[in-house]
Amino acid sequence: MSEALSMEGDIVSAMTATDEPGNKKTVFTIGELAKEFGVTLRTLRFYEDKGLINPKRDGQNRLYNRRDRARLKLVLMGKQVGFSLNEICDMLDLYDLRDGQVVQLRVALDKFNEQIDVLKQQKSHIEQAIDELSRTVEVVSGMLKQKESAER
Amino acid sequence: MSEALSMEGDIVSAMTATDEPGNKKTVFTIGELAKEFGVTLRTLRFYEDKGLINPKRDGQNRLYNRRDRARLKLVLMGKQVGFSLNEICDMLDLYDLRDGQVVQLRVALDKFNEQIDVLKQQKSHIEQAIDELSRTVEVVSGMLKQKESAER
DNA sequence: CTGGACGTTTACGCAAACGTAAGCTATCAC
DNA sequence: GTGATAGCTTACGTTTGCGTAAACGTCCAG
Repeated sequence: MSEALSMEGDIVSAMTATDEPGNKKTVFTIGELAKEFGVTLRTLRFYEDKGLINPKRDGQNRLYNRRDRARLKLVLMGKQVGFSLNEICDMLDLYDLRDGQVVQLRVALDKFNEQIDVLKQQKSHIEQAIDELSRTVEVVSGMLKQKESAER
Repeated sequence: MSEALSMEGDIVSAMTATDEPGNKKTVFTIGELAKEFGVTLRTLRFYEDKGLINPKRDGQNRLYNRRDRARLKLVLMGKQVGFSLNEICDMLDLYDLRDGQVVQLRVALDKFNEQIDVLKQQKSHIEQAIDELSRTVEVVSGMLKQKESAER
């Protein structure tokens, strides 16, 4: 459907990204961020309502810093691996008590492993469905051939 | 989540089931059907609203015959292989012009193949997610070990 | 001064598949 | 007669992740 244009990063690098104030841009408008990550403004505002991101304001206008941007990245990658926004929200909150503390890492690790299990179950379910449908296709194909040859 | 208790049949056998009036039961109440297939009464009424099943009435009470039962079976199996109720509805309608006609079989065949493609894409997406999460787990595990040994 | 570009808020809509009452009927057992 | 069991209809609620206006503010270019 919608191609994530600049999705070259993985979860870990997004988690461990430090705010080194190099020559990089440090502040973004909503439009810039939206374009960069291939989402709509509505989406970013929605994420804010849900407490996933908390940009500062320039008057009325939202201003996102690198930390907001990193969180957004995590949100989008969390979605990609099947987490709901609520789950992501919980994990981000945890992560926010981040001193790189052991406890949060452990919690995250558990969530990740749980999610892997969920995904594996889904995969297995899908494989069963594919098998069932494939069998059906074979049989129906056979029926069709029969009918066709009988009608001639 | 919910175990389908008597789901031993496949799609083809449900499609080709003939209404041989053997010694089998030919009429069912809503409660019987619900129990047999592990769904709620609400679900059966909902399917009726959506036009998936059309039981006759004994006064107010619904009476399902073997054909209704077969359709229900198809609905539930359609769900299992990932079709939406709307899609199932379309296919059932087609199937209702059933003289075992070639055209409907072909249409069904196409839908099945399309759905197989959809499922394969989903599967691939899930596999990617699993990979990404697995990589993440490995890295985070490593980080944890480091921290732990460092703290001691 | 007029039109874009970019931003804001509030708020209803949607799709899928039912859940969950609320309030009523009918039948059977005891 | 009283409760249990099984059924009925109507209709609002739930969840997720935004889409899609509506109606308005602001600032810059021409």
